[in-house]
Amino acid sequence: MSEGKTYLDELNDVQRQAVTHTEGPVLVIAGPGSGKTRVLTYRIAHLIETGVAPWNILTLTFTNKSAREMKERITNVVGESGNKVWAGTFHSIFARILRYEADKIGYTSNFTIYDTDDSRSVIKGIIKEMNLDPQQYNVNGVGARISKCKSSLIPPSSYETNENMMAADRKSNRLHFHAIYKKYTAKCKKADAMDFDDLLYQLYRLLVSEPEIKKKYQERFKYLMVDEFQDTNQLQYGILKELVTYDKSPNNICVVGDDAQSIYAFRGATIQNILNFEKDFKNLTTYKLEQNYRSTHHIVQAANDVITFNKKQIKKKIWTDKVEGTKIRVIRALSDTEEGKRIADTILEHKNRHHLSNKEIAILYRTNAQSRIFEEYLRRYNLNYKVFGGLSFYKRREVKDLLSYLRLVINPKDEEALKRVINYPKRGIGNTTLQKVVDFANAAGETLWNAFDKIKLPTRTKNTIIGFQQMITIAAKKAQTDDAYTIASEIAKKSGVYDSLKSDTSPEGLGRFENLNSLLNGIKDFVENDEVGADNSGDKSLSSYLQNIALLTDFDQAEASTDYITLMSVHSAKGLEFRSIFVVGLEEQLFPSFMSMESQDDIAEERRLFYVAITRAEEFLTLSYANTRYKFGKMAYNQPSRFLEEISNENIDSDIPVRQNTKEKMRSGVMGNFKKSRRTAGVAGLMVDPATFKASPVEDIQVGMKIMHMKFGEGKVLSIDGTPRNRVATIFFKGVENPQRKIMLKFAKLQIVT
DNA sequence: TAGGCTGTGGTTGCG
DNA sequence: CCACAGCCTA
Repeated sequence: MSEGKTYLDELNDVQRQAVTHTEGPVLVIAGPGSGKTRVLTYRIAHLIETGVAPWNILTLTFTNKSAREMKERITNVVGESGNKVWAGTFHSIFARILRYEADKIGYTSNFTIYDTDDSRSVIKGIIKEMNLDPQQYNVNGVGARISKCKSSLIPPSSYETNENMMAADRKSNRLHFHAIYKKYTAKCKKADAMDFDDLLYQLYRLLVSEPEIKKKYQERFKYLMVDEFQDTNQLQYGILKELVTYDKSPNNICVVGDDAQSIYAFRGATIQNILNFEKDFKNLTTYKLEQNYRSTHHIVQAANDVITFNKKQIKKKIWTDKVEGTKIRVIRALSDTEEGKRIADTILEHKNRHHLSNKEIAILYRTNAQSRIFEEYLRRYNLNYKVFGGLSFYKRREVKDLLSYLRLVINPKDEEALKRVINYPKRGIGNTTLQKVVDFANAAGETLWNAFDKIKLPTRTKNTIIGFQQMITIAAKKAQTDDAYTIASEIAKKSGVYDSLKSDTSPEGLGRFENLNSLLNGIKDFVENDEVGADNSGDKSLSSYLQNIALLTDFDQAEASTDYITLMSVHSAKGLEFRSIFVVGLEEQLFPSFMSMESQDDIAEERRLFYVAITRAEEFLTLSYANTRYKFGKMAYNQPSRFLEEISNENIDSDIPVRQNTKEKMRSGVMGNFKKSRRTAGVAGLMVDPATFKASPVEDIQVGMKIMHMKFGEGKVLSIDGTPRNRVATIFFKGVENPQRKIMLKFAKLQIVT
């Protein structure tokens, strides 16, 4: 690709400017379908063409998929040298650096990466060990909070000086959180393990505390590029700044993102980063990619209609010069099953009339649980489909079991792996024994592995353990010379994992055995394939294999040839496009989700999610909702989603009346009234027999109590705020529309149950 | 120690 | 309704 810079001709004016503006800080605001990936890859190609060494370029993405795509497209443009570019996910690139520098922060280069399950299991152990109430300190809540601490740059050492965090702990009465956080950090370190947040946080720490090392990477990464910048959290931005801000730095950083497609605030992403970027880099140039090459006119217009309802956003106007296209179709169904049927019918009709292949069609929903009904009808109609999401291959029990053996071989300090396999397959080391060893290890400050050597146990148990440990140690020795597959297949046989799964002839058992085999085949493939791994090393050892897969999520094998309809959540559809899109379940409480009803910010995020959903469509967009739907076994009645009304009529072709020009209505307040009447439509009758109901004194009501309400039935008090005279309780009522309700205690009649 | 049974709780999800 | 965790009993 040396003669004739033809790639520049493939770009529009703004795109070309963004590509050729290589020096200094650049912000690219990229609307949906505006050629964002093209700009990023061509920018890299351009840098290389103008003489920048590929290894001086760092490109960070969020998903393995986009990293892969990016690398592929770079090599397509610039050839082999493209492989030398540092392109990968935040986690994988940082893990690579951390393995290299591990000794500087007290880790070994073979450190284990704990996935979310491992990390939750550590927390569970700590809560148990500290004798804390598992209700109050629920594992997921604590885990989320630890993650929040790390991504907001609050280490255990400075936690106590953080008034916000401390105040929140006092309010929720979780005073031991700090101690849990400290213990958690120590345990991970002792196990030579990092959780996903650590891969970012530890690098940040390293850069801040070791100026020499920081300098090394500042000099290496002369050009930085970040994809999906709106999804970065404070910690990720912190690292970027460390890498790019220094004395006489040229600040060659280019970030690409779209505030309107920010749908991950719930896991710490913050738009603030875009705003800060403008502040932190004074000589910033901003480019806006506003031309949409993906969708026809009505679809682009509908997207614009909807997003204007979000007040806070960066000003831009997405446009297309494509044809008018088909109007958006809205389907109303009476029930969730009818919705399934009508969507399947419409798909058939679409296929016939527009000659669509399955691959060009996707059904998108807010929650994964919605997939079932569509699956049923698609199967009935003999339409090939594939459900994405749900539990990924590497999270399956049988897969994690064997992987835990392998992890243990590489890192015997890995406590989570050890706990998982010490009694699998059953070898008589049950919970009682394990608890004994855990207590011993904690008291002696030993790792679990070493505690097994030192603790006194009945001879039979002891012998079992010695046998187990020998199996691991022998494999560990062999792992230094033999390849990953040799070790893995040997361990699978010797441990008994293989036989125990093979002998299980139940339907699930067969599936498990199959999964074990595909895992082993995957390892074989890793060894025999001459493709280099994520670390670019070509190393075929077990340790290298584990490093390669630790950060993988799905098992996307080469089945691109089969023609199937895609079923997935809106979240996972981000970045994809299809000729025909069905967005289903457009009901209040579902999309927008009931969890986001309390705050405007949450609703705004749901709206962005809807924006992402409809902008996936190239030619055909169909929206649907059902009047009734089964939820947790109970029938729920929901109003059509407010988002439907936010699309102006001229873009909709509907068999039902849709309110027109809601934007005007919202301004005039009509919308507000409408919303109010909808919200109060709750349960009409009483849930409780008045004869047996006895209200308790309101001052006795406390957080965590189970109570009865005349109308809403049984509920749980989540929190109490307000002034002492006007206490307001937030109560979660099961099986009630709008389950989370705020109740003024001085008026409420509540009976305490427990 | 291991399997069965009851009770609880339940978005979205990258690494 | 369904999945899973924790308790209880053989």
